[in-house]
Amino acid sequence: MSKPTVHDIAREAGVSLATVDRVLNSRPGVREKTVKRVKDAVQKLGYTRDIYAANLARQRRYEFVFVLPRGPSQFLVALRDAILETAAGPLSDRANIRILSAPYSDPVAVDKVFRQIEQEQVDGVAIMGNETPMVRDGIARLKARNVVVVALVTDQTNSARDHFVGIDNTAAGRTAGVLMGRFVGDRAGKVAVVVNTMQARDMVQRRMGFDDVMAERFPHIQVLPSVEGRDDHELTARVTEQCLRLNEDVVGLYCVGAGLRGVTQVLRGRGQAHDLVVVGHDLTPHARDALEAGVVDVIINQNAGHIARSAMRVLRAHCDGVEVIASQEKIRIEIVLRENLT
Amino acid sequence: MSKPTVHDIAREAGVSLATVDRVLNSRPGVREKTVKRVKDAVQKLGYTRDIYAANLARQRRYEFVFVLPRGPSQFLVALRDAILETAAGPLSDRANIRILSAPYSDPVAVDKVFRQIEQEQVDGVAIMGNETPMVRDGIARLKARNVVVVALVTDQTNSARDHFVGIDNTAAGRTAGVLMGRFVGDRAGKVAVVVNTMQARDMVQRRMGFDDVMAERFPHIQVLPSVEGRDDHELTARVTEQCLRLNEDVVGLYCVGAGLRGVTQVLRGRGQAHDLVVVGHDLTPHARDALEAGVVDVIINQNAGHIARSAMRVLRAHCDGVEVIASQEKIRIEIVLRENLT
DNA sequence: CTGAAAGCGCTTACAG
DNA sequence: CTGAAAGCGCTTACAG
Repeated sequence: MSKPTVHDIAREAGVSLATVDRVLNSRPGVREKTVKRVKDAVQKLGYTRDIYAANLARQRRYEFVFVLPRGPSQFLVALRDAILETAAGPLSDRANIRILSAPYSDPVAVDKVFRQIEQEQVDGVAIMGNETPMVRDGIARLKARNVVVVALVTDQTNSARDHFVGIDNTAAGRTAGVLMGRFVGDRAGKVAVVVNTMQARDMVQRRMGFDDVMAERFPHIQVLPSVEGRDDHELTARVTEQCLRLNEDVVGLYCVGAGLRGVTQVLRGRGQAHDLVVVGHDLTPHARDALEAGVVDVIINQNAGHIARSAMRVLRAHCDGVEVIASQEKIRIEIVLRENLT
Repeated sequence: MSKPTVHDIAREAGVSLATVDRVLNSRPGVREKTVKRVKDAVQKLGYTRDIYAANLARQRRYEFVFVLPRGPSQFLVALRDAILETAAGPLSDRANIRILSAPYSDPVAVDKVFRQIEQEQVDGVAIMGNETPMVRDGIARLKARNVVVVALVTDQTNSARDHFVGIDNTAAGRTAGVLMGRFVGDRAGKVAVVVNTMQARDMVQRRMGFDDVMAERFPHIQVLPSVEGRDDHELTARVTEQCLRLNEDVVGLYCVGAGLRGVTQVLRGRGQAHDLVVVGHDLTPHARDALEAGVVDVIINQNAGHIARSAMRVLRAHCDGVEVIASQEKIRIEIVLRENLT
């Protein structure tokens, strides 16, 4: 027996297709008695609606815009690729997806992007960017125009965004801390911390989670103040080098954000790879190489593919006024060693 | 401008819808000149086909059967739930999904299930079960009837299955080994190994991966012979207890498969939780509790949701004669600590 | 408050 | 080798 359709419901309930449709979509203007007849028929025949046929008839289209920082980070490249891949797949059914970029720390450019989006007929916006007043205000203006807004990778805490798609960065920092502590073992010593910038909320949260765990559980290890690489290989390499030179009993290095390239360059140069425990974030091609070469021990990853797909599902759900399945949209903190690199 | 449709292509190429359809689906019986005209139009207008509308018109339905072992394992419960959830979602569009069960180690029952499937009009079968001649022959008969067959969780290596959906269990064992070795640190001692049965290929592979890494990288730790719990809490608890009693300098315990409940029961009883490094598999509710309580240190997980969704995509792709995206269908080996439990 | 008819973007017999 | 028409399971004006 094949699946029942609206026709079967109409026949069973003795009404027309239009009425069935009204009831199914809980539109007004149907007598209660009729509503009940239709609902009973649905129940009896075990009807479930073909959502794709419905969308087809409805000619619903979604306009989604992703706003990403422009920058040298390989994670951004991966995220961009993941968005494009998702845009080509079934999750983007009836959706038009564009990616707009603005330099990371140029508030004027960010504002320009927001102004541009406001001119257009857009249903949803996913934004990754530092938490600035410009962004907060831009989000507020979009919300005023009923646009769905989700924050990507790093949250916009004090804004009116509808949803955050990304990992819990404090927990990610704690995870890094536990692995650092356990891998270092009983050796006393110092851990160097390299970060791109302490302006970004996600970096600060990771660092705090890391520090908490180290202080609580591994008090014999001293965590050094962060040095900043500012998304610049040369600078990152220089400050890393310096930090390792000034502190002779360093047993580990935590690379909190982008900048692993500069760090590994120094480590490879020193041949230190084997007596320093190195923990970093984001499984970029460079991180992969470093894991395989044994220069880095652990990578804490946020899966760009999951982030892109989750953003797509959440944008759509909010546009349709449908509940999101929270458990499915939770972005996991992945731990990657050489052994489970796949 | 809205997306071009078959109508636009037909107009642009000066042919009928039927001809456009023939070319789009590379059906025979169209002059080469006409084919080119249509293809040019597709190119020019940037046409992409609406796959859901196509399926709707085609009235294609898929009949899929999942064959699972019946057993007390919580992982099986999770897998079953994940399959049901996937069956309710968009991935199951136009697919009818059933789950059939057969006791793990009852070849006659397994054979009966296969015979039943053969009677029906089924498009695809996903099977999780021990590698036995019964299963191998059953798969061969299904393949003879052109049914798509994928192996789930544990591979059917010498069968004609079309695809394997699951983790690399050797790599999973290696991952367990590295974490065991690094968490134990410099302490010399023994590691106990508890397994449900050594009859299952995945258990053997994990154990081999584990042993390899331990021998290579942590020679100061001695890995004890496996004790078998046979999917029975009582027995598992008993053999675990015994193993720990007979070997006084045990520093770690590796629980290779189901049976974590029996193991943790013993550990909680002994209050040993804090000086033994415990590594297990599969993030079941019990495993979660044990991680949170600090009784278990690491869980190596295979994500039941990913497995269910991947199986669904792969079954459909093979039915449609479409290439699967290998990178997307790779099931990751997840590492879970208390800190990234989410 | 309810229904008949047309249409969404495709495919499928059937006829020529 | 090619096309006109009907239909997949829905929704949407429009008319009553």
